[in-house]
Amino acid sequence: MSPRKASAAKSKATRRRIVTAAAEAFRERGFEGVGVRDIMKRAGLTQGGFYFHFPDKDALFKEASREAALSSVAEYMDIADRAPEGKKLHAFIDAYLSLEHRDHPGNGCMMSALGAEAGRGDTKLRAAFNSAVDIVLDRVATYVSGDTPLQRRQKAGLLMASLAGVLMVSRVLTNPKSSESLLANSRRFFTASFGESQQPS
Amino acid sequence: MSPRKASAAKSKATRRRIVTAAAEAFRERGFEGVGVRDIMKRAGLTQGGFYFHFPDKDALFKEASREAALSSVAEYMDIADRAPEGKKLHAFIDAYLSLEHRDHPGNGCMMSALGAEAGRGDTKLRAAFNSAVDIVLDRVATYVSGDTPLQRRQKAGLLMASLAGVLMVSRVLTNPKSSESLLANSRRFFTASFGESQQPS
DNA sequence: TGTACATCAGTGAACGCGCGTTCACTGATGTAC
DNA sequence: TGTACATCAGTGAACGCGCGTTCACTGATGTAC
Repeated sequence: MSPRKASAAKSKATRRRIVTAAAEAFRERGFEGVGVRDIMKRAGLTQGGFYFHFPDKDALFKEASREAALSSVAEYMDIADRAPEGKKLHAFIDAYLSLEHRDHPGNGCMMSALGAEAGRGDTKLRAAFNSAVDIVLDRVATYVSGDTPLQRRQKAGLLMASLAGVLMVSRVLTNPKSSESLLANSRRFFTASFGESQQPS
Repeated sequence: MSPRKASAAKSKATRRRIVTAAAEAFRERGFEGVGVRDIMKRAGLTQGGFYFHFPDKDALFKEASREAALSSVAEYMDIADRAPEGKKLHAFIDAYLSLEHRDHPGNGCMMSALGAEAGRGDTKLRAAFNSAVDIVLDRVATYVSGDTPLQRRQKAGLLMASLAGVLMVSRVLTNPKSSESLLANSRRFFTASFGESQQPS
C-alpha cells in the first residue's frame, strides 16, 4: 500500500468512527439529544474536525441512520441465519423482542429508537430512512410465508412496523413485569402469525 | 358564581389552554422540537406567564402527555362506541390506522408520536406516560376477545403497541402507495387477529 | 537524496443564536374596614 | 358605599448556557524538482 493510500484509508477509518459513534449516540438519545461535541468525543476527536468530514449535523444523521439500519439488521439477521431451516423467523423475532435489545437501544433497531423523529423530518431525511428500511425488509421478507414476493414483502413491512412499536412501548413501561410480558406475548403472537416461508423441497 | 370563583375559573381555563396547546405541539414536533415560547404563543400568551402555571417545561410535558392520551383515546373510542356491537374493534382499528390519523399527529396517538422520547426519559416522566397508557388499555381491553380480564388486557397492550408502530412507520414512508398499503394491510390483519369480546347474551 | 513547499486531518477558541428560566413591572380584580 | 391596599395573572426584557458552526492555526504527511 502506498503512503498516499495509507493516509486516505486512515481518514476513511476516522470518518467511519464518527458515523459509528453517531449511529449509537442518536439511537440512545435521539437526534436532538446529542450534540456534535458529544459524538466527536465518542470518536476520540474534537468538535472542529467534524466539518472536515461532513457539511453539517443533518448529513451525519442521514449516514448514521443508514449505518444503524445496516449494522443492526445484520446482527439480528445473522442470528436468524444461524437458526435451522423453519426456525429462522422464530429466532429473529426472539432476538428482536429480547430484553437485551430493549435495554441497549444504542446498537439496536433504528426505527424503534428514531422512527418518530424521522417521521417529522424533511423529505430528504425520510428518503434516507426509506432506503434503509428497504434493505431490512428485503431481508426479512425471505423468512415470512406468502405466495408472491410482493405479499411476503408486505407482510415483512407489517411485521417490522409492529415489532418496532412493541419494542418502543416495552422501553416506556416502568413495571418490569408488564414490559417483559408484553415482549413475551408479542414473541408468541408474531411467531405464530407469520409462518416460515415454504421452500420447494 | 362569585367573582372570586369566576377569576379562579378563568385562570384554570388559561392553564388548560396551555396544556392543550402543548399536547398538540409536542405531538407535532417532539418534546425537544418545541419551545416554551412557541407553546405560550399558541395559547395566546407570552413566555413569562408560563412559570406562573408550571414549575418547568418537564412538568408541562407530563401533564400534556396525559392530556394527549386522554383526548386522543376519547376521540378514537367514541368512534368505536358509535359502531354496532361486534364491530367496535373494527371501527377503532380503522380509525386509528387511517390517513387522517397519520397526517395529523397533533391530535392523535401520543405513543406513536412521543413513545421513543418517553422511553429515554427519567422514571418520573415514564410513570406519567404509564398511567396514561393504563387508561387507554383499560378501554381497549373491553373490545378484544379473551377469557380473563388479564388476557384481554394483555392483548390490548400487544395490539396498541403494534398499532403505534405501524402508524409511526406509515409516517416515515415517502412512497404514498407503500404507506397506504401498510395501513390497509395492518387494518385487515389486526381486525382479523383480535376478535371482538364475546358478551354473554 | 535533500530541501522547499503544499495539502491533509485535524485542534480548540470564538461566534451568534435560540433555548429555558428569572425578574421587575403592571393593570385588573378582590378584600378590609 | 368608598377608599386603600393586596393579590392575581399575566407582560416582556434580560440572563446564562449549550448548541451548531466557523476559523485561524498546526504538525504530520505527501509532492516537486
